[in-house]
Amino acid sequence: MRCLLSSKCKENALLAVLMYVEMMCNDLDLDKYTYPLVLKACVQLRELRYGRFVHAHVIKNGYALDLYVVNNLMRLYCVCGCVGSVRKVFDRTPVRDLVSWTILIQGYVDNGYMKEGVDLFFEMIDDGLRADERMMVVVISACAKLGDLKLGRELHEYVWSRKLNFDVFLGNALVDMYLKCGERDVALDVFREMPMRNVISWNTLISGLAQRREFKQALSAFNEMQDQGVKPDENTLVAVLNCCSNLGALEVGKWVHTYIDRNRIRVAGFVGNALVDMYAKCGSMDDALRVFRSMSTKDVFSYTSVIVGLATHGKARMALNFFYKMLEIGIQPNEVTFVGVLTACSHGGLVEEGDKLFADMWRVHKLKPRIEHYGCMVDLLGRAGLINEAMEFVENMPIEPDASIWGSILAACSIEGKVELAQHVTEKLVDRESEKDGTYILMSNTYASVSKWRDALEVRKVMKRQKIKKVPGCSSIELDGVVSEFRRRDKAHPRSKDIYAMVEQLTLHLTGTEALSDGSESCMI
DNA sequence: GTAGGGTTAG
Repeated sequence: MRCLLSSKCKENALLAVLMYVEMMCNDLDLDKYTYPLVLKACVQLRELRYGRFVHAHVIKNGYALDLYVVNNLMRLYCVCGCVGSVRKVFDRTPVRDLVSWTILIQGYVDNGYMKEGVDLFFEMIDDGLRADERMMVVVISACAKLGDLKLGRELHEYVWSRKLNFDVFLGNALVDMYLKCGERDVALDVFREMPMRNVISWNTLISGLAQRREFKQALSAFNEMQDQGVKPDENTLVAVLNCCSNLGALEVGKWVHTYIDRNRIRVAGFVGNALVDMYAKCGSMDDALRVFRSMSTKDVFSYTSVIVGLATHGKARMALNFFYKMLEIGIQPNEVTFVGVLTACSHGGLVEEGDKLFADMWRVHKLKPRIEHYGCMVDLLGRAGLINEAMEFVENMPIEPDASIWGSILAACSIEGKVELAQHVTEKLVDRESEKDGTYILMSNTYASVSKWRDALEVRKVMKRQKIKKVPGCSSIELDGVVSEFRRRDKAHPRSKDIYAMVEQLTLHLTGTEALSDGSESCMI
């Protein structure tokens, strides 16, 4: 049985469980060495039914006080999501060791009860027990999920004061914790000081940076990882592709694709979906479709990526065809799929079809429309010039319209030049969130669209008086795998002079009007 | 008994 379990493969674990059944049939009793093995097999299979049976057997045969047996029993309930049972077994055991506490706490943490897990940790410390490295890894990762920096520092301090061994697990947990608690620089310090790093350390760093939306930094971490000769795994590639999607870094994305092909990594699941999404977001819809078609298994994510991609590329009909195809082969759409579908209708001017699909969301697919979906509908009506219908829709919404809904209305007003309605909406918006710059910009643009320049200027003055600044938009381009970000009036790039000279030439070429020398276009505000 | 995953959103 021990040999079977050492392979960590499910088939062998199943064989181990069958051996147990065979022993039972032959009236062979298990001892304190065999029970833990059977329980470990159940853990590997997440087999709760047999596990409970073994549990009853353990009690009957008087092994309920054997620590090794009990800990494995707790572990089984832990992976099966039965926190209550973990606790019960723990409470019934008079003698507990550090392992029992660790399994108990992890049981809480893994099943989403982070706070309770941390509380138990302090209860244990109060009991006079000293935590070891493994225990600290569990608690620190719980703290990362909580995003509680104060607690994180306290735990790090504990690691210091007890002079615990700073191994790769502890290092990874700390890096993750600091990244999730908003302390990027501390995380980087810990990362640099780690005596040992593995692929998980790098993945923690890269995906942690990506989650902070620091995609450029994430890509440089990836470059550094390669310089140091660490081989990326599938998780690394998915995280890197995600960065590419957000940056529009097509060249890096293509490089990853080549790497995937060269290393014979299967283009399916997360990797395939991330590739499709990357190509779609980087503007290479043909490549996105090619990857999509090559995938052996497709799920709701694959279809959603393609639908959203086509919708944003203005291929409304094609996006909808993919949607209907998806239904045909029996893949259930989710909320995000509908964001894509409704966006397609909105961009394609398909009011009637959009209306019907919106109704189908709940009627057919039992998906409750969220604020995003209502936003899409307002956008759909607004873009089609049906402002009154859009207003009516907003007034009859079962949920409170948010700023983005009113933003859609304002955007429509600005296109159609509906000044009175825009004024009415702006007043509502200003009441709610006065610091938002977009409201004022749209109002000003509405005035400008009907040539009311003086009013437009007045809005701008109000902004100045209330010290509201327009948050500058940011664009980025990628050249030779290096991503450069640009803001308006930005002169940070080493070749900014050349860049602006080129912008001027291009503008002259395209429109016959001169670009302003500071690089901003001559726009309304 | 220990760490990271992670794709979809105008």
